[in-house]
Amino acid sequence: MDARKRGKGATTLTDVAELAGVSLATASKAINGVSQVRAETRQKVLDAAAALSFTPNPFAKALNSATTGTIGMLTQDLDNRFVLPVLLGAEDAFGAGSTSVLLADARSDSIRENHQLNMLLAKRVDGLLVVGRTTNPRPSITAGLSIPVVYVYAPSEDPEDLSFTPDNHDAGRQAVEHLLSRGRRRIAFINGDPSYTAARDRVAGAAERMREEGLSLVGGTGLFGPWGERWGRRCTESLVESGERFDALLCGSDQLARGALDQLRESALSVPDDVAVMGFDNWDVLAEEARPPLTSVEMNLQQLGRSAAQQLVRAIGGTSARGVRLGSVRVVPRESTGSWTL
Amino acid sequence: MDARKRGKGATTLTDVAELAGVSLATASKAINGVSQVRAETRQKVLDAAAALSFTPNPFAKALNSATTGTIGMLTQDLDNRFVLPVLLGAEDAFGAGSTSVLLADARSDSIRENHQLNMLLAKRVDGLLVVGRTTNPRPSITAGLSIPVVYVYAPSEDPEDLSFTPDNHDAGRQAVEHLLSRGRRRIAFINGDPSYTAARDRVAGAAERMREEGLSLVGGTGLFGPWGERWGRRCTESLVESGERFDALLCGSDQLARGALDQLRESALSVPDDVAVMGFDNWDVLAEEARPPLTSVEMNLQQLGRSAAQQLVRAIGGTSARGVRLGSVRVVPRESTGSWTL
DNA sequence: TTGTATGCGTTATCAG
DNA sequence: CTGATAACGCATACAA
Repeated sequence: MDARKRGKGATTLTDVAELAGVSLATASKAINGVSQVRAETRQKVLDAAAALSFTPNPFAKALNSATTGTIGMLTQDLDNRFVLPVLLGAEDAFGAGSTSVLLADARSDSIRENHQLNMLLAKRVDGLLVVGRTTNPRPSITAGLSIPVVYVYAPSEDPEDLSFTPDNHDAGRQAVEHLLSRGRRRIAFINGDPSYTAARDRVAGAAERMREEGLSLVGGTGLFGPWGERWGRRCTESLVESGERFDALLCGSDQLARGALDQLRESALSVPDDVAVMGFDNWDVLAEEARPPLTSVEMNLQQLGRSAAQQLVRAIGGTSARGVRLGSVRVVPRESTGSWTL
Repeated sequence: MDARKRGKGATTLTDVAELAGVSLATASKAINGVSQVRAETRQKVLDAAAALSFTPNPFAKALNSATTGTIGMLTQDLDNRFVLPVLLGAEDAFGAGSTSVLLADARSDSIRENHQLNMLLAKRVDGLLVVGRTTNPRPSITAGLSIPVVYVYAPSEDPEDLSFTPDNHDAGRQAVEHLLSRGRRRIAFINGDPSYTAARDRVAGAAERMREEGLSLVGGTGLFGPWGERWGRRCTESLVESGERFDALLCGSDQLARGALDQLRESALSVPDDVAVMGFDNWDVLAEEARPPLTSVEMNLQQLGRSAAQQLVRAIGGTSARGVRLGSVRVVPRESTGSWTL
């Protein structure tokens, strides 16, 4: 690849035109495929461009084209395992086209977020992808901006904005559906921090599905606690000691589920024979190495990021949209909910 | 923030000059603090700029300044928990200045990497940060490039390049040092995949430190296996069954350590009373929720990313450097290696 | 100290 | 179909 050598004198369109023996204007048209150019001359230009490994200067281009071929990704907290897949999906979607991604992280600081926003704006990005840290709705930044903004993971509080967030409610429903299909009917829901909408939505969906079967969650819908294995263990222990019968533990996250699995083993309860266990997020490192491997709900965050990015591209193109789009999710069955087909 | 409104007619330097009642050139000089401008007029210009919330168009600027204020971050595999902290540190270092980060991911595909590289080059980035997926040396891409390149995490194979990678050898040494300080002398090293230099370096450092005390690793230096809890359990089980005495298990990763902890509990061995356990990477989610909380070696990846970014900025400024810089690491003590001060 | 004029690399608008 | 030429927004030698 000689194209790499762009030292002092990067080859310009003028060079190409000269080598091709045409005018600058013609060279431009030939390369951009716009306007009518004789096939023969176009080929001459293209050959010359290839020979010189010409790459158009994006700055010169951006100077009078209103669009810059760059979008900004404003993350609230990069140090978060949920934003990574989103980022990946977005990068993927953009990478396919010609737009590239300018990254800026706010470190969970709203002052800093504003700073980063202004920097992105100063760089003249064509659009903005705002990636939240949780699925809790977040303040809109769209007001006064002249470029399109799409919110991912954390939806905007303003319904006029366009947001993409995973369907936690349906995740709860599907999880219960899965457990029911395995013949479980006495299901408890060990949940995380109730200040997270994800926690509330998941249990709401689960409870709804149970109700449709004339059932209700063992222990109720209020088993909230800190996300993390510790609470998974403690809560499981309480359930066992309470003497209440249950044949499945649905846990608000894979971490909680790992704690539950641990505690069940200590209580000499067999998984999945005595109790089925499942989690949410399908965090491979935890789920696949669990004993037994853990059934979990895949939130499809990468797909979410990709969709958001594609929609942003469309919005930049002029097709705007609004509202909250719910990303689909699916159960990934593993051994922890095996057997018992009823 | 009115600065956000850059619609069709973003305010230009000409507007500022006009409002300030000076010429375009003077306005430029006043704002860039270059050349001699009367303090009074400068203030007039600055005021005008503020009033119009003027933001210089980076494209116009880049057109004739040889530098673009943008660096490219080329990651081999974004979907990797080790690159995230590196990315964070780099973003941090750049965010402090005025340069911003263009992200491109290669999806572990060398063809795609080349593609992304060319895209970054086409965008005229001032420098390149190449972030690897492992600490294994990787092919250099510096040849023929006219911009500085810094390698992070995975060092370049070419010693003429500048690379930043964590000091895994010292990590091994420090781990043993820590265990020795807790009075342990019969230490086994359960390791990960030997195709990773990280695995080999860590055990080499550990063995070296043991040798200095006239000791050697229980079970030798060859207890390699797949990274992951499963191997941690299996290997621990073998060690227990072998009847060999040991009072500490040093594990090549936190995942391995988690497996070891699990297995020890099943074998009715107490941690840390009977056996101390520690890991590497200090992955909070695993280490803090372990039973008991796991001592681990923090690899300081964020700092590594920050250093690399700073060095890249310097290189862009003209101060080049070469060689492999080893990032410092440190032990984070938790309960799993408590008590036993000897 | 300030202003004028020119160039950076492209695209777009006209004439030829 | 092709070629001058004027923008785009800013920096900068050079002139005043």
